[in-house]
Amino acid sequence: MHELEIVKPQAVALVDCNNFYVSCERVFQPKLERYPVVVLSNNDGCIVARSNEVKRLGVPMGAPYYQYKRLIEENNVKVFSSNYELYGDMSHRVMTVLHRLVPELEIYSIDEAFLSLAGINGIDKHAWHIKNTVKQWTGIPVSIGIGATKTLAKAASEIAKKSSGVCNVFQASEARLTQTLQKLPVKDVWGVGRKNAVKLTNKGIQTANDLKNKPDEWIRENLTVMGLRTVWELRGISCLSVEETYPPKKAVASTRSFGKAVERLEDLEEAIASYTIRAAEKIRSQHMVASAIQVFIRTNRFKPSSQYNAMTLAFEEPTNYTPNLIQKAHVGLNRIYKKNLKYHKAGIILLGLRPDTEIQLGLFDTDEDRMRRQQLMTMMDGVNRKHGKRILSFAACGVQQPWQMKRQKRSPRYTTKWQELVVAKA
DNA sequence: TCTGGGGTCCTAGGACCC
DNA sequence: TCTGGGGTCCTAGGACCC
Repeated sequence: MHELEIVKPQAVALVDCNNFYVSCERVFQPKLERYPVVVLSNNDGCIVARSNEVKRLGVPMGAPYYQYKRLIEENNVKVFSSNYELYGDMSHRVMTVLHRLVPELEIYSIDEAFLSLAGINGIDKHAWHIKNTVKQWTGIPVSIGIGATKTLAKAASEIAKKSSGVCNVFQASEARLTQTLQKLPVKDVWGVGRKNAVKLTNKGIQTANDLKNKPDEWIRENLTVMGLRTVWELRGISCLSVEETYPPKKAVASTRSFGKAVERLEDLEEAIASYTIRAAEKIRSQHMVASAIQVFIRTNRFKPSSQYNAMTLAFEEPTNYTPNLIQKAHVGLNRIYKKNLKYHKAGIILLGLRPDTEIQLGLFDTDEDRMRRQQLMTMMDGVNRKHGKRILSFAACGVQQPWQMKRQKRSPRYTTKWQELVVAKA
């Protein structure tokens, strides 16, 4: 006999930190509340966070900084390079507070978390409590959207950002839900990106509500199964649950744009070595080994003559031993490098990650060799963790590092560096 | 002159096999 | 001149997210 499982809809909340990087800067420099503020991406390239005043000036998300520099100066906007140590630490504080207030939480990104509100009575009241508590304990303002699915919670949070800060469409009347989704441009629906937004608006689909009402076959044909999932979620059929456990990463990348163009192979080798060191530290901290490494170099991607070269090389034995990784990365680099090109960016990606417990002994390895390498890495990671980044490193990554990225306007690392702590004045 | 970084998933197409 | 069909696996490219 077959029993039909009736799944009662459960409320999902999305908590989204407002203008997160800007808010982090403001926590530590309250006088910034009186100014418009932007935070730049790595290499001071793009604008990746904007205060509300800057949004009102018409500066779009992800805009190249140089294109808006004048407008920014004219309006006395305070500008910061990104300070990921600070943002990472603040993010951790926010998530810790959330964890204390709800049983089930999925950290979705540095500034967002999905919460399961299953079994919670008085949802609106609780949402306000969450919002107020996070603000009080961390200084970070958040918006909260609540719906029957993640996609609806996301949609509600878009509305929340523009209104009081909390928007709940869970168990809302059909009329109210329609009204809310009509307010949301289709490009702001979670899962609809730039390309598909253009495609949809060209076909007369302007809002989330228009999208929701399209027949399945049409969606499947035009947006594939991904689009279909989004549409079902808009209709209140949950396809994505709040996940408290995180699947292990399949790849770890380390890539950077250069502060200025690089031509020499030796400089690229240094940069590649240095990125490889970072990625290797990362996979060791997650107890993983890599089966392959991809190296790439590229010239200015905004020029018509732009060149991109990449190569993937597999390891005979999966490894997380930095010298092995660097050696392989350099083999790849030497094969793809061309003279007389101005490179703007390079990077490596460690692929085919597996738990380090799975590695088998290589043909020419002895247990003792492997043990020694492992001890060396553990020792280096330990020293670097304790005494600050890369006190111990490898000669391969160079000393001068002429390729280093620009980061000219970084705020102090208030929370993670003893030397840069906030000093309280009596 | 100056345009980020780090991920995931899906799809199409080729290689290969029986 | 005629020259199958279907499965799997892998990879590259594209779309999406933050």
